[in-house]
Amino acid sequence: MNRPMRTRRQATLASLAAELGVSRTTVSNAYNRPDQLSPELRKRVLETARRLGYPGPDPVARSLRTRKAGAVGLLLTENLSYAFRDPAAVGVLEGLALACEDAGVGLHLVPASPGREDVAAVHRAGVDGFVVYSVPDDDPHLAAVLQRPVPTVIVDQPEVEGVDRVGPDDEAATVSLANHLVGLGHRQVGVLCMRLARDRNDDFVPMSRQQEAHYHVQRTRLAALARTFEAAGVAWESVPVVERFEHNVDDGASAARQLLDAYPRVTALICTSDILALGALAEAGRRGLRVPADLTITGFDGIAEATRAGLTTVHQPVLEKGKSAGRLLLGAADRVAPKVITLPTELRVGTTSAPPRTAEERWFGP
Amino acid sequence: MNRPMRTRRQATLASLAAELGVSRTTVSNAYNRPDQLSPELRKRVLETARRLGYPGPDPVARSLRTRKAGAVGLLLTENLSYAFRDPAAVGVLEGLALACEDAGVGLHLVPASPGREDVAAVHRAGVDGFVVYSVPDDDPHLAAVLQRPVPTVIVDQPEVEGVDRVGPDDEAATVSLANHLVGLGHRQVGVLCMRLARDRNDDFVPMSRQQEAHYHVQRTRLAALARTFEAAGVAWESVPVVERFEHNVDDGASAARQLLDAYPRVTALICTSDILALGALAEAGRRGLRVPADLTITGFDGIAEATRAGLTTVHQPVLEKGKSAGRLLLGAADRVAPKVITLPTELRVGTTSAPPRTAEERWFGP
DNA sequence: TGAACAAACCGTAACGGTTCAGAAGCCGAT
DNA sequence: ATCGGCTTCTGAACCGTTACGGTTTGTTCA
Repeated sequence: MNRPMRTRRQATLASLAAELGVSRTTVSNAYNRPDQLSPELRKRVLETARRLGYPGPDPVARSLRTRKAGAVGLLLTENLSYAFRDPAAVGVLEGLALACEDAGVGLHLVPASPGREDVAAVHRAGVDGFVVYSVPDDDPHLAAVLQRPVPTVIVDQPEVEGVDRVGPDDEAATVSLANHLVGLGHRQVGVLCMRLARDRNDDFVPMSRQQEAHYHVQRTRLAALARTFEAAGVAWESVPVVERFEHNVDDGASAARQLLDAYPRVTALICTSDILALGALAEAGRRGLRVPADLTITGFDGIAEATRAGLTTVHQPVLEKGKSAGRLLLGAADRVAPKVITLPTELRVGTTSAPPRTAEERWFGP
Repeated sequence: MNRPMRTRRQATLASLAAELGVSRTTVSNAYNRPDQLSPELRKRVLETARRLGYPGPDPVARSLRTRKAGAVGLLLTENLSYAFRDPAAVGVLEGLALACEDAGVGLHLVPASPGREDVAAVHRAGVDGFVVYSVPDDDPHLAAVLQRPVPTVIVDQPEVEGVDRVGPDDEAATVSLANHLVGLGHRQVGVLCMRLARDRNDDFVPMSRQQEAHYHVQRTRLAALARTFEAAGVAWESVPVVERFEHNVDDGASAARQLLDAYPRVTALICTSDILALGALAEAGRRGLRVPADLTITGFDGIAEATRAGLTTVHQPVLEKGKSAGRLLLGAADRVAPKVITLPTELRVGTTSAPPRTAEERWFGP
């Protein structure tokens, strides 16, 4: 838009004061401390402001003086389509936005430019604090945030010395899911997971890459699965794990296809997110595999669509996750010890998990 | 989080300069114009900065001086759950975020505090421009935004004198949808719509409220429907319109229930959004009504779930809508004439619309 | 030898506010 | 008459930076 500029130079508090023949202090008070001047004068100030097209005190100048920006920054992964297309991520965003709204502060989405390591946006953001969500632990943007002298809360990330943290107990949640499968009798399983590092690898994942994964959540879930299945006598090196860089239903389906093509005998597909699981479900249907009779499929997150699909999954309160992060950050004023909030999770057994068919059933039907 | 503050008083550019025995300009240049000083000195500056814990130039002070905030504001409806739960709205958000990322500027979500008319957040936002999306045309926050001397783009809103605008041609799109229904032979129709004003009304909508609706999109769609059906000989006052304040599938279902209970003879349910239509679809199923044999249902927006459900709807490019708004805003520098971008829409006939059954069929079966 | 010019660095003046310690004026109480 | 206490308004300092137009220093070349 381009409404006409009233004057060559925008009116300022000083010019208003001059016009009125009062001090700048008084004009400032007219806006910020109505009790500090007579009602008549205040009215006169506001009227003159309107006449001169003065839009009120400049927010940036005010921020500089008061040392408050009235906004919190959110550092999101460079992968915006993930952040906006995954209901779990959107839930976190919504929760955070709600917390901010409650506190009357803005939410400043910081662009994490993909590819080029341009961290300037982090430095340029005028915010009172940061929330960091779902970025790899070696992301330079994260480092830049930690550099800034403002409070920070990290969500779904590994602990950083002295920094507040919010997240579910991925470890325990994954173990309970794995135990559910072990209890059902599954020993030949396959895993579909999200991106593990900043470089793309739409393929099977060797052990080394699993262990060195830079996305904390994925690494934790894989490790917990490995530990639990090892304890049940399954050699984890022999378990196929397929990774996908993009996070959507179609990629979930293609990952399932890739895995099932190579390992047709797996009895369960463990997916590290519901979105991937929904894709796997679609692929199973395409292959004529009945779920859960022929194939067990599990997800992670507990999004609404998964519930509708009856997916066995681990539910985590995503909205609450965002809210907690926001409240933690906004209440961080002069707290001393860093705080960690662990969110409850819940194993939700749906209609997509069941005991594996025996070998005989496989060949001769139930 | 609360990392230890290195010094009582944070280091500034000035203190750094003093420590180094150079001018502030030089330190500033070390960060902003490396070519303006010798590499050795620059290295020394940066090293000393690290040693003193100087985090680089303060973003707010810089913004004040350069008159650039490096962020655009987004004024969203107070109804955050709408903004984050409706895929169409999330699509706009994503598109806008993408445009911002391309330009390397942040996206500042401005809280539009519900209820209390606290417009302060708009004044407090340090941004270079605003995008306004899906707020009622009498919202005080919108007025506050227009007050601010920065470029503004409004999305899905009525035109405002001299302000850039992005939106689909709701009028034409709705007419094409209505003509589709008229062509099929529907004359007894009902309408489900989203909130029409800031006050809550989960009920039938009298003509006056339809015409005075403060949500531009809803008003336009209703008006276009009215005009088209009137032209086909349908008296619009006799057409039941049910409004819902909240926007989700369940409310869509309850609205359908309310309407069908009162007007069991309608042959088509026209919904002003896909979300409502999905709810109507669910309610139809619950009643044992076959769609489209017994009841035609149409949506609006063309979200993915609607496509999957085979819904007859009008598709609009939501991602593009957000992107366009962003690009328009970011390219608004010294443009003179305000610009209006009208996005293409497309009637997508799915499997939820068909000719109405005749009266006989109604009573005696097909 | 000195004029011309580039590179490196600097001083000052904003940028547009808020804040705090008073000053001025007025009033009623002592 | 003095004093204290209120209300109302002011002056000056400060927030941390960058823009602008210099000055200084060193090199090159006629």
